[in-house]
Amino acid sequence: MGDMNSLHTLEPEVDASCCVPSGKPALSAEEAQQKALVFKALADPNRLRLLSIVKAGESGESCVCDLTEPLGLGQPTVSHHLKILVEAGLLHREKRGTWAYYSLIPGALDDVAGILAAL
Amino acid sequence: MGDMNSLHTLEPEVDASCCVPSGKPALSAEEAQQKALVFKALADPNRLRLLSIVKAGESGESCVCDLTEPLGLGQPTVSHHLKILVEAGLLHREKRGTWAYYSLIPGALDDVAGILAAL
DNA sequence: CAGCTATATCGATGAATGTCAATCTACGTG
DNA sequence: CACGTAGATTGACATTCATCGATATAGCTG
Repeated sequence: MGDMNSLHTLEPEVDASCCVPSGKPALSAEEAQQKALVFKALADPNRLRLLSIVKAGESGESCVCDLTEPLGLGQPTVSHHLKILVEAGLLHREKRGTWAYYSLIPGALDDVAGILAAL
Repeated sequence: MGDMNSLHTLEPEVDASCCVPSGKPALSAEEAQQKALVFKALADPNRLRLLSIVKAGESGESCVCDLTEPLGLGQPTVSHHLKILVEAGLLHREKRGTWAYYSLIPGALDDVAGILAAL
């Protein structure tokens, strides 16, 4: 699979536009695209429910078989959503035997909150 | 305009599934759909930049004419994005004369962070 | 009132996305 | 090794979405 977490460090691109008295350079196009990835992952009701179920589980992890039923979705669809959440850096995947266990990456949701605060 | 913020209070729908030891009922389908709306609004790079620019402005507000140029988008597209942000409860729109001024709704981004913490 | 300007809305179009059925891979078990 | 099962991948399809050009609305100005 392609890598998703390439962090572009770039200059904030000064703009001398007409009348905005901007004290800060705001987000560049690349920064914005990077940060939008996490919100794209969160922008689906079923993915929010997946995160919620995984988080609510006492063991902190859930296998796919436990996630298809409460969502009312097919297994391939759930696998697809889980993959998106993993690629967004929100979930961790661990294969043990035949089963795949998904767990919340500690601090990941806090990091998203940090993005919002730093907008 | 239609109202967007109808808060559905509903029972969490008990599920006696196989093996998930869930201590909490997690998100219902309706709750998830409701909360996904805000993240949908945030799931676009140009909308993130709009929020960033509006927030960075010293006056706390920006008119559309100031927003089209730094984004490199057409005026109808920017108006469309702004409408989505307003409907998501993130931006406030005030028409003064010919111009429309958009400003961040205080605490709106904190509320989104709260949604994440309460997942 | 006629014209100009800022913004919103409409219609169309191409791209991205969510979902499913079918298939493939990998692991465990008889 | 053959079979069954958990999960991932593929391909297809329908829906949603971002964008633009054209047009409409509203306010200012001569």
